[in-house]
Amino acid sequence: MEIWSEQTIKDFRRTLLDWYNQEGRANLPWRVNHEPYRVLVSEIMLQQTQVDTVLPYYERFMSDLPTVQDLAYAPEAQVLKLWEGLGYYSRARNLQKAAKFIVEELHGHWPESSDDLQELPGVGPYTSAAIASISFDEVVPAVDGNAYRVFSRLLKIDADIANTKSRHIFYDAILPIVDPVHPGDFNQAIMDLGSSYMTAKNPDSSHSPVRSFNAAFRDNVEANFPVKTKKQKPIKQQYIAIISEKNGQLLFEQRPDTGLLAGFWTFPLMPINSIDDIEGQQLNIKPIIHVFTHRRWEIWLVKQKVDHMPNQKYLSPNDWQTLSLPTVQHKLLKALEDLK
DNA sequence: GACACGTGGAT
DNA sequence: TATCCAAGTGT
Repeated sequence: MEIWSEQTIKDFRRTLLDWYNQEGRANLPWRVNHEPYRVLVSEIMLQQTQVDTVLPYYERFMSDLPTVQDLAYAPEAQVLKLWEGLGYYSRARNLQKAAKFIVEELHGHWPESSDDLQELPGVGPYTSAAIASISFDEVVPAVDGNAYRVFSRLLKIDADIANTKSRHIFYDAILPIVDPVHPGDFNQAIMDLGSSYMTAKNPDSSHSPVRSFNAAFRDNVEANFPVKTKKQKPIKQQYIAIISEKNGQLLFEQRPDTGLLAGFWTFPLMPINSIDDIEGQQLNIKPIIHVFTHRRWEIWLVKQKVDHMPNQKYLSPNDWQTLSLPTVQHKLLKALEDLK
């Protein structure tokens, strides 16, 4: 691992911030101003989600719920509708819990330190540091996937970034480098760098503004950084989706309030061991495939009369369009529609 | 400290 | 097609 001198650190900060001020994505809506509410909403949406995906969601969310008070007092259904399709839905629920906490418990007074911000539900070590540095100028590194990748290459840090224990290694390495005057810009510049020149695949380090600080590039070992152990591939699961129609309505089932797609409405889903179990009763020729991070669902539509359970109800199109439905359910509805 | 937790894009 | 990736957190 490389150790930088004080002079190198100063040169790096200047190079990075000069580039950021000239080439950074200053037009991103959460960079228009640094109100903590705007930054909080953006940071939660951006967790494990790309900027281009977030943009339209962010605009709608801020337009409908422009203040932390609006979010705190909104019906949860409205918040989930605004989040529909964005995934990781506990983020939306925790975001509203955080807003309620700030409005009701803290009387609208924001926590300003990264330690205090981390008390908010859904706000962990990365997000708290991001908000603290961007909105409150705290000199603290926001260690996200970009920071891992960028600094693993710049400093040749070989700690496995898939391992939780590595976080403090990166934190300690980056802390003395964070710009003491513009910590928020510094952190955002690292993220812009990580999503432009210093990408995970096919980095363009030879044109990077910080190429002269890149030890891995200098030593021609950039492909070895960051070190990251592989994840498991998704487990295959087969289901039938029960299609039960009554008076133009379809039967839906509410999922349990914990676990995958908690509390969301889908067609009743019954696990099957193989397609042989339903021998030709299915409506679709090929299964509907939906892949989660850790699950691969293969779903067959089957028309079936059922006694409906307490967690089930018949919904008209008008009913289900006002609900926030998970993407897999939208796929099932479309597949059913396409059969007609 | 693993694993659960969504979705869409890139290669 | 398969695999990995993208501004992580909660349990």
